[in-house]
Amino acid sequence: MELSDRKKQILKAIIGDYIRTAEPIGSKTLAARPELSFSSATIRNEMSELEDLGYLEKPHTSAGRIPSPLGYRLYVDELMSTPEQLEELGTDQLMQIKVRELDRLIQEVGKLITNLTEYTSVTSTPVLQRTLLRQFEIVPIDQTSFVLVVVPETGSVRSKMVHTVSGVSKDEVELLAYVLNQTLTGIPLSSITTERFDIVRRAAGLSALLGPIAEYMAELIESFGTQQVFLEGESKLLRFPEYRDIQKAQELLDYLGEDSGKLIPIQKKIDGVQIMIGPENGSSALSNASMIYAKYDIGEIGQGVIGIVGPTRMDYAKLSAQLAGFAKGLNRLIAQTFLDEYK
Amino acid sequence: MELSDRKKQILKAIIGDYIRTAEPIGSKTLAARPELSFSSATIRNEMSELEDLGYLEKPHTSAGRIPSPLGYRLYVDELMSTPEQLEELGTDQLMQIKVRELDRLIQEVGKLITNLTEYTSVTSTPVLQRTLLRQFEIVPIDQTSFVLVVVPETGSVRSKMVHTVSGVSKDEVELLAYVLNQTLTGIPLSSITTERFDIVRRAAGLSALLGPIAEYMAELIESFGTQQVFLEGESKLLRFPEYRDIQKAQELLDYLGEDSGKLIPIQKKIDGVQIMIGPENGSSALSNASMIYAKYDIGEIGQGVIGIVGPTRMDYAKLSAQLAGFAKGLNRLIAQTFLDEYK
DNA sequence: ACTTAGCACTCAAACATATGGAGTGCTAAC
DNA sequence: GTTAGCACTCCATATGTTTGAGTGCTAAGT
Repeated sequence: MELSDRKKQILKAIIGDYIRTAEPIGSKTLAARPELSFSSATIRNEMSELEDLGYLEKPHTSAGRIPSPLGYRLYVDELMSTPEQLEELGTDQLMQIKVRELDRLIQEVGKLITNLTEYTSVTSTPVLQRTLLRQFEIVPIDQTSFVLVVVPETGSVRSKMVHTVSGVSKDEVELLAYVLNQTLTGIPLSSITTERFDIVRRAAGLSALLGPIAEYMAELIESFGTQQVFLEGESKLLRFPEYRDIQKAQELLDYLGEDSGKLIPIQKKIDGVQIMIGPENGSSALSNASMIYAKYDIGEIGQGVIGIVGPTRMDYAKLSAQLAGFAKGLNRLIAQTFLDEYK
Repeated sequence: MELSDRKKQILKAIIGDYIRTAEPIGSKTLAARPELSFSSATIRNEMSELEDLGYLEKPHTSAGRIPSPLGYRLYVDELMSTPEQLEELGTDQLMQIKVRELDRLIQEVGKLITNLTEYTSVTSTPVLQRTLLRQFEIVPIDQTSFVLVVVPETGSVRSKMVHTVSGVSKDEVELLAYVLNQTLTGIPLSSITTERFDIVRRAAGLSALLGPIAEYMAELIESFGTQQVFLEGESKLLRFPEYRDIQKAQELLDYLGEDSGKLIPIQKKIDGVQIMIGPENGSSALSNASMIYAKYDIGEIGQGVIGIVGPTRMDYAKLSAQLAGFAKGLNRLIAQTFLDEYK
C-alpha cells in the first residue's frame, strides 16, 4: 500500500528532525513547520496511523514519535533528498596518502573516514582470488633455503622463504620451477592447490622431498584470497546519546571488536552505496545500529568495501554521499598508486 | 623516609581491598581484619598520616580512603606478594596459534591476552633494524618489470615489484644485482639507503635509469624497520566502574585509538615486566590508567612488547605474573614457529 | 468526510526534601 | 601510644511534588 503524500511529508519531517535532535518529535513541533500547514490534531491523526503501519514508534505514551527501522528504510529508499553534488570532503587529504602497501593504505583510508565523518569506520582489503598466476619463481639462497616468489597477473608480488631437507638438489628445484611455469601460469590463483602442485611434480618425475615447497606455496597463494578488515574510531560511538547507556555501548563494541570479518557484507552486488538499517544487519548486537557501505574497485580484478557504523539515527543522505565520494577518491588513489600493478 | 611496618600493612590491606571492590575503604572494615588487631581509631590515625604522606586519597570528607598513584607504586615495588609459580594460564591456547606471518601472529596473541585477562591489550611487532642483509635478488618478469627480493640474515623475506622505464637491459639489471650482492651483503639493513645504492651503481658504471629500483628497494628495506602496534579489546575498558562516566571512557579510548605507536614504551630495558601507573604514563589521557608490559624476544635479534591497559586499580600482582607467563610462552611459540628463520 | 479546537489524561524528567549510614576527626580517658 | 565515644560531614537513596510536552478522544466546524 502506498502512503499518501501527506503521510510521506510528515514522516520525512519527523525523520529529518529526529536525525538532528535525537529527541522524540511531537505533533506541535511539526505543525509549526511552514510546509505542514495542518493543525497539530490532524498531524496527530496521521502520526497515529503511521505508527499503526509500522513506520513510527513511541518511546512511551506521552512522548513524541521516533522513526522505526521500517521508517528509516522508507526514508532512504524514497524520501530523502540525495545531495546533488557528490561530497568532495577530504579528497585532497585522501590523495595525500602515500602508502604503497595495499593493506596499510586501506587502513589509512579507514582512519581518514573516521576523522572526517566522526563515525566508526570499517574497511576491507579486496579479495583477489580471481587473479591469474603470471609467474612463479624459486630463488636459491643456500643449500636448503629457497625463496618462493608468486607474481600474479595483477596486484602485488608475495614471497616466502622455505627450507627443504638436504638432499634436494638445486637443479631439481630449478627444474620444478620451470615445469610449474610451463603448466600452471595463466590459471586462477584460487585453483592452485597442494594436490595440483604434486600432480605436476610427479608428472615431471621429481623427488617427493620437494613437498615442503608445495606446502609453503599453498600457504602463500592462500594469502591472496584472505581479506583484512580494519575497524577504526571505535570511540566515536560513545559520543552518541543512544550509547549513553554503557551496557549498550559495550555490547556493540564487543561485537565489533570480536571478529571484524563478519561486518563485511557478502560480496553481492553492492553498487554505489548500500545501507543496512538496524535489524537488517542480522546480528542482534547490531539491531540498534546502522551501517553504510560503498565499494571501491581495484582495477578490474577485485573490489573492497569501505563503510561506517553508527546508531540507526544517522544522516543517511549526507553520509552515503560522503562515502560514495570517498570510494570515488579511493578508486583514483589506487589507480595512481598502483598504476603499473593494477592496470 | 621509611614507613613503619604497621603503616605498610595497612596500606597493603587497603590496596588489596580496593582492587577487589572499587569502593573506598574505611577504618572499620580494616579493623575487622584478623591481621590488623588495632582499633579503628588507631587505624584512622595511621590512615590520616598515610594521606599526608601522599599514599592515600579521599574522594570526599566522609568517605573511606583510596590509594593514590604513589600508593600503588609503593605497593608494586615493595608490598605486593608476587605469585610463586608463573601463571600458566592459556599457554596451551597460545601454542595453538598456527599463524606463520609474524605480524598476524602477534595480533592473535593480543586477542588471546584480551580474552584471557579481560583487559585491553597492546602488542607490538619487534623492530628488526639490526638485522643484516643476506642476499638481494632481482627477478626479471618481463621487459620492464622486475621483482626485488630482500633476504635478511634472520626473519622473513620481503619482495616488491618494480617497473623500470624501457631502455634498461636485463643484463644490466643482473649485473646490478651481482654488484649489490658483492658490496652490500653482510651489512645492517638500516644502513642501506638510496644514496648508498646509487654510489654502488655509479661505481659499477651502470645506467641512471635504474633509479626506480633504488627507490623501491629503499622502501622495501624501510619496511623492516617499521613496527606495528595492535590494540585489542577496547570494549573491555567499559566494564570497569571507573569508566562508568562515558566522558572518561571516551577520552581514554580516543587516545588509545588515535596512534597506537605512542603506547609502546621507549625500548629501554624492560626486563621482565614493567608497570606504569597513572601519571607515570606521561599523557594526561592516561593519568587514570595503568599499563603493564612484558617483553618477548625474537631470537637474538630483536624484541617486542605485549601489554595491557586498564584503570589504575588493577590486580598488578596477578596480571603481571600472567603477562610474564604469556611472554615466556610467546618466546617458545616464536622459536617453534620460525625455528629455521630466527635461529 | 475530513479538519480542527478543546480538554482530560499520562508519564518522564526535574526539582526539592528527608532519611540513613558509613566514615572521619577530635577529645578525653585508659 | 591506644582506644572508646561522639559530633559532624557528606553521599546515596528514597519519596514526594511539580512541570510540561505530548497524546487520544470528542464534538463542533467546513
